Amino acid sequence: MDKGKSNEDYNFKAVEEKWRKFWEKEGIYKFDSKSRKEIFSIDTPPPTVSGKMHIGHAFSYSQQDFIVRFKRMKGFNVFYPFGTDDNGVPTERLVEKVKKVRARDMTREKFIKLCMDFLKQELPKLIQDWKNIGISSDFKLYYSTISDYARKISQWSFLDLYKKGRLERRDAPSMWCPECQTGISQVEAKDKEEESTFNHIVFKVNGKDIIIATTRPELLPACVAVFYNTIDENYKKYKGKKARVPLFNFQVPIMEDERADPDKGTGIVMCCTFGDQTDMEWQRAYQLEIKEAITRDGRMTELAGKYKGMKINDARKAMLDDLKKAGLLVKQEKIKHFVNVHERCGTEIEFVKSKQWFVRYLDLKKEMLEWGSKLKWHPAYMKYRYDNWVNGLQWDWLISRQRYFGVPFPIWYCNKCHNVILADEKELPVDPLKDNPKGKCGKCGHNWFEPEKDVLDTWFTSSMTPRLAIELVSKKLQEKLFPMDLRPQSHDIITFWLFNTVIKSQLHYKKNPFRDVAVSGFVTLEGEKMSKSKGNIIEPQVVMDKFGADALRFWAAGSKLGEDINYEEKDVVAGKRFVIKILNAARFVFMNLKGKIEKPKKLHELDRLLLARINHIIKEATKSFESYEYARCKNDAVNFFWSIFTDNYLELVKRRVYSGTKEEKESAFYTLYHSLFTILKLMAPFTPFITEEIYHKHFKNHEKEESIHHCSWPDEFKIKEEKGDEEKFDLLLDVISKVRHEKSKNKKSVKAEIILTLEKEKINKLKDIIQDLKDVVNAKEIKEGDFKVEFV
RNA sequence: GGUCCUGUAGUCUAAUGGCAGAACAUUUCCUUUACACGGAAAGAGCGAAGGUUCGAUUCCUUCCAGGACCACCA
Repeated sequence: MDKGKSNEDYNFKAVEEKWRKFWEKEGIYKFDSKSRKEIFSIDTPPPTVSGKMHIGHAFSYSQQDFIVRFKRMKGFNVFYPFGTDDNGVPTERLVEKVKKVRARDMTREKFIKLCMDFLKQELPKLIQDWKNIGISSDFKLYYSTISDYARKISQWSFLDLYKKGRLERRDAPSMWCPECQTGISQVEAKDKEEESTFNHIVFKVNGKDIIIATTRPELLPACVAVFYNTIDENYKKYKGKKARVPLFNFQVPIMEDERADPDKGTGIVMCCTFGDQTDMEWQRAYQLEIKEAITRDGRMTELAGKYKGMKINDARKAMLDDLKKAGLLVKQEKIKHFVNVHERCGTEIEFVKSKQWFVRYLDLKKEMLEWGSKLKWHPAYMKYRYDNWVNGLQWDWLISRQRYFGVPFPIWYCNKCHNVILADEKELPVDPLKDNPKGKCGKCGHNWFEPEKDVLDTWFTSSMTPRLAIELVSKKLQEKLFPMDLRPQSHDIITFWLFNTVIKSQLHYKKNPFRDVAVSGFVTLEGEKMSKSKGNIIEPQVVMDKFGADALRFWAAGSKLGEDINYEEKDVVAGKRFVIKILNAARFVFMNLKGKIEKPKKLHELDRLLLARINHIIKEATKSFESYEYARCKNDAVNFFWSIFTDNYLELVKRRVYSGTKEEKESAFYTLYHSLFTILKLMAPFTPFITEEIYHKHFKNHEKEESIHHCSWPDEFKIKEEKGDEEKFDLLLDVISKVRHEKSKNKKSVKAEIILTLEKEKINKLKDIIQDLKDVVNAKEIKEGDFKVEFV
């Protein structure tokens, strides 16, 4: 074979494309519903349709795919479906951005159609990204969370929870995003540090001034009381008196409460309806008046008088101006503080009174903790995130969204008695805006209904993924698939997806939805989390284009489960180097290896030592993989391949391969074939393309499986192992290394012929492989004595 | 403020109660019949202080530095 030809030899794009097509056409990853093999089921995360696949996806999906491929080779009938989470606010926002429209400016129907058309066009492209990185899902087991199929299951979930008494419609203040114009749940609220101003404003008490500091002067018209801390002596004298609110000239009571912080601002605080959570607590505790100053689209109400209709920020400015003019603004401090924003759009959250549906679950905290502790967490400490979240829960789950593109509520309200009319389970899915309930109101007999216009929170549907997945197969099989074996996901959505899925499953079925949880980390760049706003994004498509999917996956296997990884191109380059190296190693092996491979009557000692070493690797790698520590398996396999198999064994075996006796060759061929095959199998979960390529090129003639990915995970070789094997092999490698060192020091080629002097004891130990040593270091002879290398 | 994770060569990582192993970068060498997108070799490292121990990078405590999640946010 020509030298240096490898450059052009491996066209990874063509090769990867070829095997992708082959896998799809032959259904290599098809779930076999008739198989008797034990099932291993995965609750695959359905990617949110909010753009293209990003590097974090490539990272975490690769990691779950390693596990899946391992299990498949271990003989499990793998159930690995694929879904897309394509309803709700994320998709709406994407469509709004791409199509440059706003949902509220068009009819509901038109917007929904726009979303649907968009998905039809974009989804195949999106899913292709997952196929491109070699995800071994059965893509025929597919669900979309906006499909009728998913609507049906999601609506069923609603009905079931309703019947179980877990659903409530409340007319109460709740978190509201003025930008998206919808209620949101606690989990969607995020911190954001913003610059603001602490404004010291004068309130009058019987003509005297008291100064109140606030960041939100625009809420003055909604002021309902003023509080100071119970222990604060400075303000005690005002107890029971009334304070006059500036600009608006009405009076509010002055009260004491321990929730007021004497060290903050001036130690006295105004309480406005729905300014923040404490305000709401005070409202409830003291039955304060409710004054709504802000509308649902973030403007001032008529309460604000001349400021009515202004946007929050404009009203703030205008009122501060007026206060200043009136001499009622005595001080302004610039501060940085954290505000709650909507995680999808970054807009500051308001509290707005509105009718919303809730899943009532705050009473179940104890049970939630118990459910969480019954899961097997990998790594174990990820459970703390779940516990921490449960302990901090303060709101029931707000599930109604005043949006369009989602699963509709399967309910109507009686126009006369306001009774809730549930859809018939058999009729699901329903769209109450188009469909009518069967029959009359069960309570008053009226037959005039008002549909619920809201849609369900997207997590309400995605928390049903185990159901969405298993209902794709026959009823009979479903029992075997639930609870599922594994939930793989990244740690940032433990509080979203994982938590909600557990809750739903427990409420519906009184069972955890899965047994194991494998949590992956995320990708950083120069130590920082990647994000579009920071602009430090690496696109996996670009990386794959440059280095191939195998290389990208190789990189993804470099971090242990749960650990974040810093993206560095050199690690992907290492992956590509591995691909080329193993391709060349295979070429060497099969260049010489002809005819049938048979087990030799007697295994050459060196070969036996190599296989013993492989046995060790197999044992360790399997153990690692069983506990989802794929990174260890990959490390062990690669290290063995590179530093033992190619750097040493291939060199050691050359003489026998080129010019050995029949027996010597027989043993060498057998060992070469099977050790390479083992490496191939160990690496197949990580680099599925190149291993498939080599399998088909060289092994397929000898083996019966149609794909490397159907081959069984390697078992240890049945050879006689002895106690000193490891030590003996290491000694051999050590001597070789020492000789190479001498050659390098003397600026000689590794092939330079030498006379080697070696301690008697070592020569004795290496007795039966001394010829191999002689061959590999090109020693004319080996003498007894202190270690020495002489050049001839 | 609460909870958790992480500090290992210039960079990025791995393992481990007793020689800390790779990769990239640096330097030197080798045109060798699988591979120059290669091979051989060199230098270089356990955040700080205590404690447990015959022995600590590893276990414990404190501190320092990063990061994440949660809460607060007048």
